[in-house]
Amino acid sequence: MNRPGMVSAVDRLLEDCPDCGFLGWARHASLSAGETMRFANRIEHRRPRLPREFVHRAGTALTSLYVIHSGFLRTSVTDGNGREQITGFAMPGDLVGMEAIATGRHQCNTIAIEPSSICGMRFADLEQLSAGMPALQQHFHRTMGAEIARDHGMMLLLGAMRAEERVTLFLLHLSRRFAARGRPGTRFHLPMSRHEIGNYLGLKLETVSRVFSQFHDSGLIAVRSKNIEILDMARLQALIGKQL
Amino acid sequence: MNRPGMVSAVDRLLEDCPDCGFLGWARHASLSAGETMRFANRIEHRRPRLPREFVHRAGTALTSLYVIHSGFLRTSVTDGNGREQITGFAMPGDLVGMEAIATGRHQCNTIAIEPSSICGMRFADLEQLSAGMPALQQHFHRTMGAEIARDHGMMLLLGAMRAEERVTLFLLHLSRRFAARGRPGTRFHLPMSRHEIGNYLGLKLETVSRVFSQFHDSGLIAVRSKNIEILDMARLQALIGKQL
DNA sequence: CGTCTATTTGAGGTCCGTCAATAGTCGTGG
DNA sequence: CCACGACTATTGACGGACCTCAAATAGACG
Repeated sequence: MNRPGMVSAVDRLLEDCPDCGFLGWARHASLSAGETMRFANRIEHRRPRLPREFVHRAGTALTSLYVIHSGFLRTSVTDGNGREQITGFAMPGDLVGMEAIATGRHQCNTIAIEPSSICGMRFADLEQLSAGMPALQQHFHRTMGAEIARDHGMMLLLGAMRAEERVTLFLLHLSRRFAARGRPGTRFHLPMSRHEIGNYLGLKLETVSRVFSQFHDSGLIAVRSKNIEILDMARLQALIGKQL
Repeated sequence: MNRPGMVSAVDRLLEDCPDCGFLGWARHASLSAGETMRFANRIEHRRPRLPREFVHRAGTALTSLYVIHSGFLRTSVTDGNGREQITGFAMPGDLVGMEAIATGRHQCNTIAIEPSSICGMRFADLEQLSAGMPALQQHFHRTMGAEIARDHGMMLLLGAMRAEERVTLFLLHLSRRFAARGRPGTRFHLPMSRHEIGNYLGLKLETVSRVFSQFHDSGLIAVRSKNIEILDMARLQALIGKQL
């Protein structure tokens, strides 16, 4: 299981794309070296995407799921009248494309909002491999389950919270996600516009801007355009009461 | 594959619980008779639930996923302040419990709102079986994918639509789901209260009631308490423009 | 440095929420 | 069968949170 030849092959994979999200799956699922090799052979590493470039479009056939390697994406659904709702922002390590599994066609548009790179795997390959590797299957199921749980949290936010709380949760979630990736959680750059934040939160951009200004004036955060610093985490958390 | 003994065993299963959602999966996934038997042996059929009785509670460990056999359930998430958001209403054939897969603990409360019966399968069994039956695995993935796609549609509804449109979509979706189950799609009974509808749609019960009355007065629907009849499907659909 | 877009800020309007009273529904028991 | 109480739904008047419209300012980019 740890033959020298195999280990160096895995090492070579990691050199090829360090921090690759799919290889992170292999580690999390504790795949053996042989399993890791079989899995890793199916990864298409680091396809670049420029800002405003699509990862996939609504209506197109599902081929691959993608893990963000670097950068930032946004995913949105539209109704027939051109109205749009951003359903999520994906950052390194996040998986996108799962909404297409039910029908085989994408329901969402996913677009880069920063220069990004993504690693893909054909969904057919992922299903086939996971059938033979229980730990991988489990990890994939957990990833889908996490998306469902996250979506339910967004329904709570959109259906029951006031603007101030929505913005607070947005900042706290972003902070936590940056911190989980080893970046500072109290000082970060917002890759998305006020319009995109508002759309995501079910608010208008002016409302987002007003809440930011209000938080700025009361010393909770420092906002300078897209740069955010959280100055009083405790008071910010208190705004939403006991966390979910 | 079609030995007489096996077929009658499958038939006996169907007698035991005709229209069982899990057995519907077996049919949809085109499982062989042998696979169907192995799968069906793990089903816990028709556990009854009275109104207000729990199927699972937030915080408890995930053991089984459940398919509704008869009746109606509602699923909701709460934040730390007692605020609640209904995330869905489950009717016969629907699967509940998937939000717990990520953490192994339920994030939601699921409660019967009508006398109901549900068929369960241990999640560990489902994962194990689906690893050995590609068609079953695929069907399970599609079911999870469908939940994700549905959730994104709800985000669009909650984040971008006006009260009138939300109620319209609620009625049309319900109508479609009843029709898909062989019940009349233009004349049905609402098993949930105005309060529950409002909570689900991010509105207050008074607003739901007002929209119902408005639709009633303009001849779109007939409302008598919890009995709904859709009188002008075309005009109702026009209210939301081109469908998603 | 100029153009363009994004953001901030203000004033006023609207949709929906809040509060409150009325009416309907359902189950229970006299 | 009707009376009663508890609950649910309807309807109205009013208020507030957020949206709309508009102008000013700041930033981004060639």
